[in-house]
Amino acid sequence: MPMTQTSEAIRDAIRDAIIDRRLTPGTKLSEADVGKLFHVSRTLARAALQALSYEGLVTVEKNRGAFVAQPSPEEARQLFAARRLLEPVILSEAASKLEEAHSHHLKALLQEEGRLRNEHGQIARRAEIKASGDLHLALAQIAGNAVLTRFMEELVARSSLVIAVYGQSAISSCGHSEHHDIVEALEKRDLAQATALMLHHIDHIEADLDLTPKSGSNLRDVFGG
Amino acid sequence: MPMTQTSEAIRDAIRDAIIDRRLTPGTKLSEADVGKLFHVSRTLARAALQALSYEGLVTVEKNRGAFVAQPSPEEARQLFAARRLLEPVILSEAASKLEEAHSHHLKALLQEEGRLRNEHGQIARRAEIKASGDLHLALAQIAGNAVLTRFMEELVARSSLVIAVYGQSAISSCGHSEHHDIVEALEKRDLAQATALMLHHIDHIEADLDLTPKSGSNLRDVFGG
DNA sequence: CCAAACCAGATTGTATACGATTTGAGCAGG
DNA sequence: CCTGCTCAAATCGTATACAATCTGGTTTGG
Repeated sequence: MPMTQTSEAIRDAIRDAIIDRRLTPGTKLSEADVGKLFHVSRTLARAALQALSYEGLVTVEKNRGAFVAQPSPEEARQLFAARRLLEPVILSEAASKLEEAHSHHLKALLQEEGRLRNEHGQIARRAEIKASGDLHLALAQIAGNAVLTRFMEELVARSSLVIAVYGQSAISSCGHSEHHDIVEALEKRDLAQATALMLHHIDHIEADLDLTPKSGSNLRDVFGG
Repeated sequence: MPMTQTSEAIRDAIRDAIIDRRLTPGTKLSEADVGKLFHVSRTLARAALQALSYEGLVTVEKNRGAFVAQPSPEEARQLFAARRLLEPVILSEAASKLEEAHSHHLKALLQEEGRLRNEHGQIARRAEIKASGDLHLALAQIAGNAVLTRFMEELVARSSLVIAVYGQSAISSCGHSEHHDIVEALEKRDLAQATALMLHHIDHIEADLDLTPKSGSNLRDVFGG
């Protein structure tokens, strides 16, 4: 299907597939297979996989190959801890720079998210997962710091992976209304309220996770052989 | 000189050289040259350069090659803005987790920094630059979040690049006493004071920068050709 | 029958080959 | 003398080749 050629395009395509869970954690990503799929040589496939490993979405084991990452419970905890620390900061920056155009954009994202929520089927579910992350990224963009935005992109992407591994409820994009309330508080310039709601929101997402080590997991993953 | 073989080792060696300014911004890093220098093929040299570009230390221009990054004034501003937002958070986390062993480590770093300050010669200056960054990194490690630590590593490394381009005073590792005071406040569990000192410290570093666009800059860099 | 060595297939690690693009020098025309 | 073209050297982009490593099944000795 893909007519892509550059390693960046391949990286983006695989990243999207990981984020909306068409590729599940632990899946082997052989260089030859990726190359064939995108009609390029192993060289470019390898470059794309290496890029994804820098983003923490893929783990490469020497002489064994690349796999969609399976974050450990500890990694998951640290990831959400980082989000709890970073997102309030981003919210604060975003609040101080919020303008009319930003509000429109946020409202449009919320509306799209709500629309997807009422649709059925896996395609809609995947789009909803992505839309949910996009709202957090939109806030980072409003904050207007390219460095922070990149950090949030990594956090959101890896969070999707964590939810794929440890999420319990079928769809844990969780409170759409929570997103709505956060944006509402932000527009009212009520930073304290927005921050409180954001932390609550992250708590909710993490509460849906079961971070007790899975019993049926791969022995190699357990012992890191 | 280097007997390294893996692309990771090459990446680390080049990163160190960039951070302590043996490699200055704008320097061309040709794949063939890097490969020859480390006795590997272009394949591994290229992988190392690509890794560094993900860290923001190297920019690769299509069909032209890799160069030590020259952050723009705007990038520099955003970088320090991000530090002003992140470091207080890290300080707060570090304060809540500070133990005896951590204090010893911090004191040792301060002492080493002071020792280097009293030495002369370029080698000592470079070591001092690195030591200065190491203190900020040590604080991140005490905070105990691997994600935040990685973010700080990137920020500190890129900051060194910014100082190399825009720093005015010969040696802008700046207040050694400032580092000392921050650690002191931290050990007294005076988070407010430690945070204030940290922000002050970052202000001082940034105050030493001249972020007005350089006149003699490369036309290609100006217009991004 | 079981355990350990072994071999074949598959996959990654690294180097090299070759085409494509850029760049700067030299030359021809104005 | 200046402008613009041509071309060769250098460098990057990508594919391919071959060596090293891992894996799983088979054989062999007990």
